[in-house]
Amino acid sequence: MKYKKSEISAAQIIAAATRVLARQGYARTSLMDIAQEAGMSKGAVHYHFPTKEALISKVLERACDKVAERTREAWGRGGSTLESIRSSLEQLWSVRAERTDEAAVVSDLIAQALHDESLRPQLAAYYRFAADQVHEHLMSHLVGVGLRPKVPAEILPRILIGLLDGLVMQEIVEPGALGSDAVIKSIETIAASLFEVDDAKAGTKN
Amino acid sequence: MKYKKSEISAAQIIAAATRVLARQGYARTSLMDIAQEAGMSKGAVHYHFPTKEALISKVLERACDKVAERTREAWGRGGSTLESIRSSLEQLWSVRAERTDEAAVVSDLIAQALHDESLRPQLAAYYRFAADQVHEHLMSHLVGVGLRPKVPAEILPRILIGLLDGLVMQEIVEPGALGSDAVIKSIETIAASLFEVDDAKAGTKN
Amino acid sequence: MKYKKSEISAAQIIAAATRVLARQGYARTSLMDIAQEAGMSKGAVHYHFPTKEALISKVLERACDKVAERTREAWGRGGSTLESIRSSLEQLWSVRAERTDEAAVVSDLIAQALHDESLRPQLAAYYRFAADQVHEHLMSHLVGVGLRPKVPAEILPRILIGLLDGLVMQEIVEPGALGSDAVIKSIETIAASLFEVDDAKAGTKN
Amino acid sequence: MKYKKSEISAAQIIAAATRVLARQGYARTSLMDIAQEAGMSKGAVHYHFPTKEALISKVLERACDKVAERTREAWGRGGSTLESIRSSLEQLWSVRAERTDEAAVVSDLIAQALHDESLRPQLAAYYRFAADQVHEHLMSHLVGVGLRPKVPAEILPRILIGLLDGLVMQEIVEPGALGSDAVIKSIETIAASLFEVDDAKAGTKN
DNA sequence: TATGAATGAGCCTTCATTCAT
DNA sequence: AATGAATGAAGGCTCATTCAT
Repeated sequence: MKYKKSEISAAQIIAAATRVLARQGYARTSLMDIAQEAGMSKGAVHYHFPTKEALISKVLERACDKVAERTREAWGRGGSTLESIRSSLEQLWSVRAERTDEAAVVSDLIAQALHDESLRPQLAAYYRFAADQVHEHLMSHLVGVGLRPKVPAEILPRILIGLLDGLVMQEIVEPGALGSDAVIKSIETIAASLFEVDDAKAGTKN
Repeated sequence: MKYKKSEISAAQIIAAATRVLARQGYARTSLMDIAQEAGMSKGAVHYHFPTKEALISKVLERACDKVAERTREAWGRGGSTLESIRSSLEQLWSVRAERTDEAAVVSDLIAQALHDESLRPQLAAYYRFAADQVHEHLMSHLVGVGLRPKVPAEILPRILIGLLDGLVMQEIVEPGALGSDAVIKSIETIAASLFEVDDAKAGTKN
Repeated sequence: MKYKKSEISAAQIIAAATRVLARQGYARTSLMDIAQEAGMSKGAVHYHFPTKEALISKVLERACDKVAERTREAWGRGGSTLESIRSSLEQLWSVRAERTDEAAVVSDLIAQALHDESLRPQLAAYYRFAADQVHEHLMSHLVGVGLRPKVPAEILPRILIGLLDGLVMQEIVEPGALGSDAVIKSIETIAASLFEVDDAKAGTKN
Repeated sequence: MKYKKSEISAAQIIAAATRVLARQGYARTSLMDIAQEAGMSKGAVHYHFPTKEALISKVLERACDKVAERTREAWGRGGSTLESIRSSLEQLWSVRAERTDEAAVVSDLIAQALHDESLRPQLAAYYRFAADQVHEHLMSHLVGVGLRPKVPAEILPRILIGLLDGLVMQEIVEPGALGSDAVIKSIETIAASLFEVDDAKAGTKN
């Protein structure tokens, strides 16, 4: 067999924990809830993960991976035309606004990370990855066509990510307060307005 | 006397709870911690607030008020010159980045709000107030000088707030990853680039 | 009232713990057992004693005190005649052989002390007290009548105590293996044979 | 092969359990600890010993054997001269004071035996053996040279053993409280003073 | 013969809540 | 208005035991 039984069970537990965490949030989730959702005994959960902390940490890692994967897909889909960039941005927002279990878990645990250092490394990696993606796909392409960012290159991706995450919080608190279409359009506008024609390069092209 | 003893005690409890919550986060804060910080017995806390939920709710309300107040100060300080707007934006970021107890509590409870409906009204009000402030001070002034927002007027403030809140999250996870100066400058740039000259109005002025 | 309610409850818990510990031994005693025996909830036990360790420690302290008290009575009863010393030794053995709850707890926790340092101070004090009593009542009187110990004066009391405690262990393992009368007689004989006439003093008397 | 694999493994488990038990004590030792020390799985331990009780019982049996063996050696070494008896007594104390793993396990389980009947037979046999040894080597020889015990012959060995075991307890609780040399000397003195010249026999010899 | 997985009871502890005073 | 005592329901975790493989 390709996967050992242990790995399968561990994966099931992580999946169950993700669902429960998304539904109830960290503070209201107990190991019993997770065990129940996974259809196992509390003992089994502890057999695979020595402590609650270890389990949650793995859950977060997996959730970050999942979100990152969807982010990669979002960017990877199209080329570098403005059209494709637009659709990528749309995807980026969708990933968050859809509130998949994984996205919900990430949002929830970000706040936990304030007081639980053990969660920070995964989240830091997640932010770095997201920023790298923006850098690679958005920045490089736009720069390629003779545009220059108006803000420091290393900060621009963080701003975009921060914007998306911050808007999600508002969406959580007041669902529907932001029309999805309007948000996407606005993000595009912002993204666009963060660049200006690079005269140096533009000149050589002309 | 002007304030009843009861009101004074209740205020003390809220203040203590704010400190503890900022320090330990919702999930790790017990009523005992709060009672201890307030120098009272657990029973006393329950005398003033029937349930933990009720107390936390009041704490959030007060915290939102405090943050809102500082927001109002931030905007109210200057006139409508570019210079004053710039300093206002800086203030808005400072309120969050300094992580005052109140700001920390708000961040922390936003995530809780996902799974605890009783917290949402306060946060919704908070967002609405923040957005209104932006609308009133930033938008109206800029429009007054012949600029037009590139994004829907009702969404622009939300975007600004979202951006700030989202960046705070990154700051939490990776303290120092974003240089404070660079962030402020970038926010200014974004704010600026969200407006364009309104030809209609501009024409009349010229 | 003379005793606060809290003190009464705490005393009840200690008494209950002593009974349970004597009956079941440290390894098989849970806080639930103790709470049940005390007619209280588990929570109440924790209200009065923060941890199991703290409770057990207090129980041992109290048990040592009780045993020490009976030891004092044993010695205090009579004068310094050989007859009274004999009866004191008998008492000393009885305290142990009767297996009162307190004596049983002490025996049981001595073994625990090997691996639980927190128990040692109380036991050390207990041994020291017992040795002091022997020293004061047995030694000083015998020396007074012109006898001299054949073994170092500071070790003699420890030997007597050790002998008694060691014999108790055998009594536990094989109840009745040692006839009580024979043991007492033997102890007397040993006690007596540990002294010899002090010629120096004896000379002055003659 | 002479030993079946099963027997070898069982012996390894017993050896491992002895080490762990000596180190951590009964109350703090789990089957997992033992399995780990033995380099096997928990399942394997249960394969060889149906219950924890059965294993511990076997461990105690083996430990008693080991201590008894050293006791035999202690006595067997020399002849019946006073010198050799002295050295034997010294050995007897050393076995206990050195706190070999086996001796530690025996001390630890004696207390357990109070509440666990299944351990008593082994300990009873241990005490009987030790007493027999004393009887055989000490008593018979001394009687042979015309000395008569002052205490009943069947109790004297138990007294000696009890004395040694009791002193060990004090050594555990307050390590170093008893000087090793002084203890040995005192034991000798006691041993010696428990005998007196047997006039009947002595008369025939003279 | 041995392992890895799983169970379920039980353990110590925490905590929101209640209530007599 | 406030306290101290007590409760009982979880909570995370340990552990002896079982069992399919």
